[in-house]
Amino acid sequence: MPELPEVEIVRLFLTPSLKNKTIVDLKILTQKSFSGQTKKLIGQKITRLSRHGKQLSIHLSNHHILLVHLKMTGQLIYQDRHQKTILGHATPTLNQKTLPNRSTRLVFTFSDGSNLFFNDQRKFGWVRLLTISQVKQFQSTLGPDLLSPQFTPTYFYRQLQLSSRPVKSLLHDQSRFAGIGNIYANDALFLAKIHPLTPANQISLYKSRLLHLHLLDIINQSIQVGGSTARDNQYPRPATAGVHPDGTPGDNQYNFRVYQRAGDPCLLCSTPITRLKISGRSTFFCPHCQKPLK
DNA sequence: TGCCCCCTGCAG
DNA sequence: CTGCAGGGGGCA
Repeated sequence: MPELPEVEIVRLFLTPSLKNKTIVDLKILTQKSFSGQTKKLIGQKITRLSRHGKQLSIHLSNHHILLVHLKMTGQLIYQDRHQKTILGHATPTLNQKTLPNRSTRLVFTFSDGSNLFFNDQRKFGWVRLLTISQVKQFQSTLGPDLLSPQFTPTYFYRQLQLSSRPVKSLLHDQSRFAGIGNIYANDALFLAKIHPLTPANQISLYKSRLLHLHLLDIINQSIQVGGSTARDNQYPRPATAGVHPDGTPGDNQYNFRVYQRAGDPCLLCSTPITRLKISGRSTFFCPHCQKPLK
């Protein structure tokens, strides 16, 4: 599900609840969702949460890390000891729902009786207990996080210069820049007025800077409004992913410029938004505003 | 560098 | 029923 802004929202929401909590139990309801030795988890205290791209690190006092990838439908939901789930205004029916439910894969219990649920309808996501060096090795294949100082306009342009692949598929490449997914790739290309099939190395320095600017802009803007909540997560359908740990949906979906708007009028020129597949993923763009290079 | 695949569930 | 969904690993 989540791209960088959604994972960042999870980190921001969970940090106050999880910090200094001591893990006393882990129940594994779906084996493939977890790897690592459970006994290295018990009795450990959570020190902090960090994020690289779409991966969330829950740091433990024994210098191990719970590395979390939510993939398409993963969710982390925190409940206090009274099992009171603090759910958002837009999802009133969820107040009646009890956890664990059919999508619950893991349940972490803390010494104060509170719980952290890892829900994941499609089972693509995972939680892995790793040492710090294992995490470093694992993340060595990731490019710089979009919100890190290393993600400079110069670095971005240099990466684009290195490939003749369609710029859209390059944006998805986590080994170059970590955090961009389908929503933000589509919308940033629209804002920069770049056709998604444009060979990356044919993009001018000017356009590259514009794209870099819009990427950072829409990501920061999305974080400001609580990230995107997918259509299939909105009330009254059951929540899966893209919902905050307290159940509140984000609001960025109301800002989608082209993503999931096939056939709808372009916000700038009213031309119907076109949809096509690029490396297996739905791609949305305005054929008038985003002309291919000649 | 594209494809198929991992899964579940919903819309058409 | 088919196609589609915020991801990405493995494989020619």
